[in-house]
Amino acid sequence: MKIEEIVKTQNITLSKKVIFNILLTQTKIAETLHSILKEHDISTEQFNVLRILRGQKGKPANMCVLQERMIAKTSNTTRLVDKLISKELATRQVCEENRRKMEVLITEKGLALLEILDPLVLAHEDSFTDKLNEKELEELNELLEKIRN
Amino acid sequence: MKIEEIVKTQNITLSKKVIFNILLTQTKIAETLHSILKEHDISTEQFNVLRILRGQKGKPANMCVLQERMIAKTSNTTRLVDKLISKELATRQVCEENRRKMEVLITEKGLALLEILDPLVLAHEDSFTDKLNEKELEELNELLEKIRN
DNA sequence: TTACAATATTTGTATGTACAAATGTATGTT
DNA sequence: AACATACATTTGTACATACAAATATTGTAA
Repeated sequence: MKIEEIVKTQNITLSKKVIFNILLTQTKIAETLHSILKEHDISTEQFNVLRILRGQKGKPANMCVLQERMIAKTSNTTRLVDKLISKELATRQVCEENRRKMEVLITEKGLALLEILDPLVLAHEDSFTDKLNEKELEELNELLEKIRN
Repeated sequence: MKIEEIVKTQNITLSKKVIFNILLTQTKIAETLHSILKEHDISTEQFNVLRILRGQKGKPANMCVLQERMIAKTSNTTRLVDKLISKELATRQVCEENRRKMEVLITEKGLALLEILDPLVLAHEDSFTDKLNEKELEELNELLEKIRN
C-alpha cells in the first residue's frame, strides 16, 4: 500500500495529515514542473535563476543577489551559474567597481528559452489551481501564510 | 529584496501566489526538519525509511515495498539502505523464499533512535499546525487534496 | 601603510538524487 | 531442458546539494 492510502485510512492526527498533505502537494507540483523543464534540458533551479536574471531587466545580478532570491538555500550558486553559461543562457564577468563581485546577465538565448517556457509553466500551474475557485484560492493562501508565520 | 517580499508587493496572479506559497511552506517545514535530524546524523529520507521499517512491526520489508512507500521517488533505495546499515540502524539479507528479494529490518538501535526522534518531530510539526485551529486544519486539508486530485 | 576584519565568491569533499543499463533470479512456454 | 520474459535489486554516471574552508578584494583603524 502506498503511503498516501495509509494516511487516508489509518488513525493519524489532523496535524500530521496537514504536514503530510503539504509535502505531497508540493512534491507533485515539483515533479510535473521538473518533467516539463527536463524536455528543455534545464533544471528547476536553473530555471529559477534564469527568471531572476530576466527580472533584472538588463541590470546585472551578482551572486549574492541570486542567493538571496532563490527559494531553497543554495550553497552553490557558482556551479549553477556555470551550467547556465555552458548552455549559453547567461554570461558572467567581474564587476569593475567592486572586483569581488560578479555580474551575471541573461543572454538573448536565455530570454528566448524563457519565452518558450512561460506558457508551459503557466499551464502547469493553472492545471492545479483550476480545481479551486477564487475564494478557495484566497483561503488557501491565507491558511498557508498563517501556518508559516 | 527577497522573493517572498516581491511576491507580496508585486502584481502577481492568485494562481501563482498559491503555487509559490505551497512551495515556500513545504521548504520551510523541510528545512527545520532537516536541521533537527541533522543533529542525530540522519537525513530526511533515511528517517522516512526507518519509520517505514518500524511500521512493518518485525516483518521484513523488501526494496520495492520501501520504494512504494517513499514519498519522493527515490531511484536509490539501495544506497539509502546502505547508509542505514553502516550506521547499524538496519540489517539486510537475501530472502530465502525468493532470492531476488532482500529483507530489510530495523535494528534495536534504529528503534531506539526513532524513540528519541518521535517527540522532536512531533513538536516540530505542531509548531506549525499550532497556528491553526481544528476547523482551519480540516479546511487546509480539503483544499490541498482538492488541488492535488 | 600595515594589519585586521568584512565582504563576495569559489573550491573541496561528502552526500544525495535521477536515470539508464547491468546483474541475478524466477516464471511461463514450447 | 532451453528460451524468452518478467521481476527485484544493484551499479555507473552525471548532476545537484550541503557545509566548511580557501581565496580574493575592499574597507577601516591604529
